[in-house]
Amino acid sequence: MSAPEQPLRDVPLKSRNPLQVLQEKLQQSCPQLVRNDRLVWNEYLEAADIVELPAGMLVMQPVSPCTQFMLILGGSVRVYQQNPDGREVTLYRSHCGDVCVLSINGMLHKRDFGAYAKTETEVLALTLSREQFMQAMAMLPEFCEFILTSLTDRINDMLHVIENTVFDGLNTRLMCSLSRLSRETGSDTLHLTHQELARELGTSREVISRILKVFEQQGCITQERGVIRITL
Amino acid sequence: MSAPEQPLRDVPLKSRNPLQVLQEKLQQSCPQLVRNDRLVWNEYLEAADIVELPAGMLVMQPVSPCTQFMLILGGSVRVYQQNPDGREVTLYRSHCGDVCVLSINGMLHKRDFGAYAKTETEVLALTLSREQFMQAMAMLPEFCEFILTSLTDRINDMLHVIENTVFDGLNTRLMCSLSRLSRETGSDTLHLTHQELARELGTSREVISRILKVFEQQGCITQERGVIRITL
DNA sequence: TGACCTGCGTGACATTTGTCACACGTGTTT
DNA sequence: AAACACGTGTGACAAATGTCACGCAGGTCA
Repeated sequence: MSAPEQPLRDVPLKSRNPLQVLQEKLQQSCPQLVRNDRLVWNEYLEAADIVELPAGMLVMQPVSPCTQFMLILGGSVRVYQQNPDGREVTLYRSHCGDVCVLSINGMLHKRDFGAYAKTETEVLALTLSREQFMQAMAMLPEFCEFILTSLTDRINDMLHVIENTVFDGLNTRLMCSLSRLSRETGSDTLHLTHQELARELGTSREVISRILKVFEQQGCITQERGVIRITL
Repeated sequence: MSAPEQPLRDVPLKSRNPLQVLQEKLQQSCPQLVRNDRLVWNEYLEAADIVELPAGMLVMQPVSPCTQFMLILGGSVRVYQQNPDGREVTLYRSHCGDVCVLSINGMLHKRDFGAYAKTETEVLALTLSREQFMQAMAMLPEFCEFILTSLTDRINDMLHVIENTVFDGLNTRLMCSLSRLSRETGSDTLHLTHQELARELGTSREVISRILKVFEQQGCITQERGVIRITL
């Protein structure tokens, strides 16, 4: 779309340059990526495309042939699974600075990945062709390390999802989800329906309603139609 | 220990050269790694150490500082989680040709990984220092691709573990475990106690006994003390 | 032989979770 | 106003699971 340095005026996602936002984000999580106040890969990645995806778009399906590497610059993507009955579980979310694991999988080999990915908001992403990506891996140890770190971190995340689903009851899992979502959005007021929370955890709406009622009686939350406020 | 070409006579793990076994294994899963009937990285990895670990050794803990890359040549490692009550779930197993994800995590940064790893048999593994590893990543696109593929495959595996624990009941999960273990060992006779299966799935021994009894009545399996034979 | 450990069987029970059926209010559309 | 979609509340019920308290059999060791 445009070279990384340009302000991307026509993008309504953020008021600031999304690459600037990315850089600040990565400076915290991967400080070695920034040198002389610039991302070390800038020189290599000037050819990168930036794409904008609308909200609610199904980005990946188990069979989708994705041939490009993607790095999220802004917005959020929900990665989830579906069983034949149509029930869903959220596996994780990708935000600014996150690598799209499914895109790496698709880029490497056309093996199916047992998950779906859907944009929850408008999403801005940087894309690289397979060749660009492999070149960056070879030429930039920092980039290589960043990718490997992203992947192992993701595995670590999924470990904890498994830990949660195996060892904890639904009330604990729900409370964890609420506080995680609150952290991710930076707000203690969540605009979510019970149905959406059910999809988050892979259970049914009634069960969520039941548990949230208990939380409300315990004073942990307050509820309105479509809104949950964490008060604890 | 020795250069890759040598026969490693003193290793009782396999009668054949473990690197030869590795090569055959990888030729199937990653054919691009083999060129002129040799692993393309041989020339780079001649300096690699080969270590032998005894059975039942706790290789990784959440806090263990691992600074080397490890690739399993033979034997099996079980990666699992533990909750405060001492209950366990198996996350996955690593066999010949598998990369140790925990070692990559440890090599990159000293972030804790929420899992344990224990050798189930004697294990033979190839190790690389961080520098050797990063150099191989930069110089050998095939190696780089192999590592990335290993990581995304592992993520894919864990997806299915989550799918299983969230959507399926214990009887289904148990049956899946039995058939997977049977596949991994290449035998329909499993030398396992009910307690071990309980650790596999993160539940209790009584529950496993109950379900196995049903399987037996249905004619799917037969049981003896410490042995389960799959007859279906 | 007796003590002991390990692996397994089993029944009773509480708890958790999923499911069904239905009711109610709010807001929008026709 | 009537119809409708949506989000939620609720009660009853079945099924799945975890837990406790045993007893039993086989093998080992002193």
